[in-house]
Amino acid sequence: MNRLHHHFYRRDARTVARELLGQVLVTIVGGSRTSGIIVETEAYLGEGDQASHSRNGPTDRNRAMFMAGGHVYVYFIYGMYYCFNVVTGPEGSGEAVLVRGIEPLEGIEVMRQRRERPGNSTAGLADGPGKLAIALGIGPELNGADLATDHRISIEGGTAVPDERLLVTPRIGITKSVEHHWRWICAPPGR
DNA sequence: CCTGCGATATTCT
DNA sequence: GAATATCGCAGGC
Repeated sequence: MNRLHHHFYRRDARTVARELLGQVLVTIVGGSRTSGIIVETEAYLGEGDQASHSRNGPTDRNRAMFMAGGHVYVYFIYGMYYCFNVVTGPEGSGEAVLVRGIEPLEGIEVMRQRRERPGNSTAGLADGPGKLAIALGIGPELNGADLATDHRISIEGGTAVPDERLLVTPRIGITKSVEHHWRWICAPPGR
């Protein structure tokens, strides 16, 4: 498969969030390759988006969010979880896409072990931002990585998802700038 | 199916 | 002190 490159990421976060659905997020961590199809994303902009970590400019925590599109922004939340973001737009814009869900593809047994979720089903393995970070072995060491060149993480071109299979909703877990509907999710299978 | 709550650490006010 | 881009479990329907 073809790794996505800078021209894909250096656009508006809302465009990238929409087009990331159906692409394949791959990590090679601890000798294990794991991957999944991206099925849920949210866009966060820079100045003016009061729900965005970048709203007050660069800090030690959000520094990677101001890198050029195509880098990785990983943040720690609720004292327990890491969340994976794809930085978008030009350098300094402070935009990113939070990847909130994947459909497991490769390395499912490894994901199960990392998640401490025995069983045969992939249901619930990586259907949330904290869950997919654990399942894919994503931690703070990947903050600032370049998705175009890093050997540990990449996004590969998958199958585009047509508009009729998408839902667009408000973003989850925020209390500010709730009027923006910047969450994209693949509709449940069937029907 | 749904709702509520505790865990736990960093950042913000 | 309060809030936070979350999750898993308990309990009620």
